[in-house]
Amino acid sequence: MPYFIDVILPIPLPKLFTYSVTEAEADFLKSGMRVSVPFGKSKIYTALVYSIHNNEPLIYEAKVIHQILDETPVITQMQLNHWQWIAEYYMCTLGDVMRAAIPNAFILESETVISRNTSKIINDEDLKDDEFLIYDALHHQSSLKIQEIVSILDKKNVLPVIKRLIDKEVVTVEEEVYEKYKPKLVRYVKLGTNYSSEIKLQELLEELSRAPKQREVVLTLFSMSAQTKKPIKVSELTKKSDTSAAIIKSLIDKNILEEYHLQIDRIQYSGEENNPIKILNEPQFKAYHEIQESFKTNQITLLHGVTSSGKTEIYVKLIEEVLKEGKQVLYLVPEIALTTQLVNRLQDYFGEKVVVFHSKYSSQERVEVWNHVLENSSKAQVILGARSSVLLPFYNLGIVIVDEEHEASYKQFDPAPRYHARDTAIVLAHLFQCKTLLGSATPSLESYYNTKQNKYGLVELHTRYNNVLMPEIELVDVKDKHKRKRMTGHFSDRLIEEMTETLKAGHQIILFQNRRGFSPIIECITCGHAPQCPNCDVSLTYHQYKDQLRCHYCGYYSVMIKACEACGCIDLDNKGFGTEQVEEEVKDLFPDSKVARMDLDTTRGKYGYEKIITAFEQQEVDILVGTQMLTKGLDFRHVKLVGIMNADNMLNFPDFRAHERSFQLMLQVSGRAGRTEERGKVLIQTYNPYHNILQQVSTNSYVEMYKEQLEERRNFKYPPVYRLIKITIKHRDYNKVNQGADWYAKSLRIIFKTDVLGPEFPPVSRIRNQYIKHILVKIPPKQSVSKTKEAIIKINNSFSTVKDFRAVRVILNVDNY
DNA sequence: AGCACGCCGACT
DNA sequence: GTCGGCGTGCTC
Repeated sequence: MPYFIDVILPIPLPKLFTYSVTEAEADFLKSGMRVSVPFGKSKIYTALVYSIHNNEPLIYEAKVIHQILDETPVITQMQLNHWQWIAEYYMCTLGDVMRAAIPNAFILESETVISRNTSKIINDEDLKDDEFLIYDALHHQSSLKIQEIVSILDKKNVLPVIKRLIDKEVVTVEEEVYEKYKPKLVRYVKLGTNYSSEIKLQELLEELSRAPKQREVVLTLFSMSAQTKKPIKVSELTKKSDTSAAIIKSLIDKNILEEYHLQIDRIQYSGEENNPIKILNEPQFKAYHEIQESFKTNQITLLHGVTSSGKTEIYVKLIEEVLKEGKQVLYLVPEIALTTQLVNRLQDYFGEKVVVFHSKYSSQERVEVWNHVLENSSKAQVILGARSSVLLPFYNLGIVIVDEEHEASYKQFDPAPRYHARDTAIVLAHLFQCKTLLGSATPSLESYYNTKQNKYGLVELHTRYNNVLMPEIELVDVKDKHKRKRMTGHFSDRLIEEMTETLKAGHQIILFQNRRGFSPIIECITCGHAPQCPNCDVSLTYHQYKDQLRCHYCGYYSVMIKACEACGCIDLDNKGFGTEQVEEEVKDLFPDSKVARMDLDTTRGKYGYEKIITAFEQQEVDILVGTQMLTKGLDFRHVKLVGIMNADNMLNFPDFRAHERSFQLMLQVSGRAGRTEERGKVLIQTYNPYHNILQQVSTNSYVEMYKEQLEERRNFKYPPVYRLIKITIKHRDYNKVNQGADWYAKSLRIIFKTDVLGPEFPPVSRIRNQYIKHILVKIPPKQSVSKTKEAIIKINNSFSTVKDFRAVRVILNVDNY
C-alpha cells in the first residue's frame, strides 16, 4: 500500500501539499513532526506533517520527501487545532500561521552547493570564459556556494552559467540543509583520570615544578573542586588562576586536564528562594473570591480594577492555585509591559518556574523557551509573554491571564496572521478547557459589552491598594490661557506652577505627549511648502537629535534642509510638537532638573527601555517626557504629577475608537500619579475642556463612557455591536488600485448592500511607493460571521482571476481593531 | 511567498 | 550582441 503525508509549508498558499513516503517512514512519522521536502524546481523547504494517509493524489504524482527532521513532534495536536481556528477566523493560510508560530530556527535553511563532476573529463576549450572561471575555482575548493560564484564572476545572475555547466556535466548541484538551532555549550575541565589518586597528583605537581604557571592552574583547579561539587568552567578557571587560554590548552594537550562540554540555557534565572505570596487585602480578597465564583459559570471573566488596585497580586494568587494542580499558566501582557519590574515580581514568587517570551529574544532563545514549554519542563510553568506567546506548544494549560486586556498591541497588523492575542488566547483556553481572566483598569468596549451580554463574567475592584486616593484631575483650558497670554511655549501657567511645586517637594513628574499625527512638521513661512517623503504620501518629521528629516512610515531620512525647496526662503516654521520639543522646553523652563525622554527613538535596542525606566525609578531623573509607552503597567512610586500636554490630538484622531482610546490612555497615564501614600495630581491641557470624554476622564466614569460610546457605536454600526472586516488594496499603480478597489467594492455590495464602506484612501494613501485603498465590510449582529467570510473569500478568488488585478495585493483584516 | 521562464529596453 | 528589468504561472 502506498503511503502519503499531507504537510503544511510556511508559505501563504491555502492548500496542504501531499508527499509520498515509505511504509517505514509512515510508521515513524507523527503529525507535528518536521520533514524537509523538495518544492518547486530545486528548493528544499521545511514542512510540517499534518496527516498521514493512503490516499494517492489523482491529478499529480506526489514527490518523495527529502528527510525526516524530528524524532518526536515539535508541534502538538492542540496547536494544530488552534492554528486551524486562527487560519479560518483571521482568513489566512495555515502556512501563515506556521511561519508566525514556529521559531525561526526550526525552519531549516537550504543552500545550493555546486561541486565538480569528477567522473567526467573536461576539455578547457569546451568552456566559455565564465564557465572556465568556475571550473577552475572548483579545483582549488571542492564546492562553491551561489554567493561565492556571484563574487567570482562579479555579476548578479549566475544561474544561467551554472545551468550550462550542469548541461555539459561539468558540475553537479546539491541542496545543503542545515539546522539553525545550536545549543549553547560551555567548556568545562576536570583533572585527567590518570591523576585521580593522591599519589599521582603529588607526582604531577612535582613534574610541573618547572612549569609554575601550569602548576598554579592545577592547584587552583584542585582547590576549586574542593570547594564546590559543581563542574568547573574553563572561563572561571582561567580567571581564578589568572592564566591564559594557551596554558590551559597545553595542559589539555598533555592529558593532564580533560575538557568536556555541557549544554546550558541561554536564559537563566539565578534568583533567591521563593518569597511568600503576599496576603491579599480585603478588597483584593473579595475580588479573588468573586473571580473564583464567576469561573464556576463563566469560561471567561473580566476583572475591572482601577489603576494601582493590585491586580497583579490577584493574578499571583490564581497562578499559585493553578501551579498546585501541576498545570501551566499563560500570562499575557502587552509587549511594552515586559519590563524587569513585572518579571522580577513574578520570579520573586515563582522563581525558576517563570519563563519570559517576547519578540526581542533571539531565535536561539526562542527555541529554548519553546522546548521548555513543550516538554512541560519545571522551568516553564508560568509563561509570561507578549502577543506571540499564545502560539507556544502548551502541554497542559490551567489558566490564561490577559493583563491590560484593552491594549491595541495585542492585535497583529502585519504580516498575516492578523490575530488578536486576547481572542486567540480565549480560544486556546477553550481547547484546554481552562479559564481565561481578562484584566484592565479601562476595559475595551468589546470586552465590557461581552460581560453585559453575559458572555463573560465581571468582577470589579474599585479601591486602590492601601486606600490611596485616585489622583485629582484638573482640566486646563489652553485656548483661554492663550488668550490671556498665560502660555510659555506649550506649557500653561497652571502646569508650570504644579511642576515647580512638585519638584520642590522632591517628587517626580511625567509629561505625556501623544505621538500620533502631531510630530513636528517643517513648513515654509512664505510659500507653505512642507518637505514630503519621496516614497510615501506624508510630510517628513523633524528630528532634532540628528538634525534630520525622517519618514515614520518607510524610514526614509535626509539632512535637515537649510532653505525651502520650493521657493528658497530660509524662514522655516515648526508645526505641531512632539516629545522632543516638549523635552527641550522643559529643559529651558527647569534648567536645574534632570529630564529624560521615552519614545520609540530613545528606546531602541534590547535594553534601551529598561535603562530609562531604571534611571527614573532610582530618581536619577526628575521629569520624564514620553509617549503611550509610559502607560503600560509601570509602577513608579515617587511620581506625584502627571501632565498631559495636549489631549485634543488624540480625541480628534480619525478612527471610530478615538474616544475610547483617549479615555483609556488618559486614565492609564493618570494612574501613574500618586501610587503610594500621597494623592497624585493630573493636569490635562486641552482646547476643549467640555468634551464629554475629558469630563468622564476627570470624574473617572468608565461606565458613563461605556454607555455613551456604545450608543454611538450602535448608531454608526461599529464594534462591538457590528463586526468589521477591513480589505486593503495595494499596488504601485494609482489607477490599478482605484480600478481594483472599485471592482472589489462593487462585488461586495451585491451581497452586503449598504454594509460596505469605501473604497477610500486612508489618511496616508501611499507608503513605500505603494498606493493603498481601504474597503470596510460591516457585519450586523444577526449575520453569520463565517458565512460572511465565505462570501468574501469567493469574491477574493474571482478578483485574483481577473488578469488586470493579478498583481494587485489584497489584505484581509478581520476585527481590525 | 519564492522562483523559473520568457519577453523587452540599455549598455559592458 | 548580452544583462537584467519585471510580468506570468506554478508549486504536491
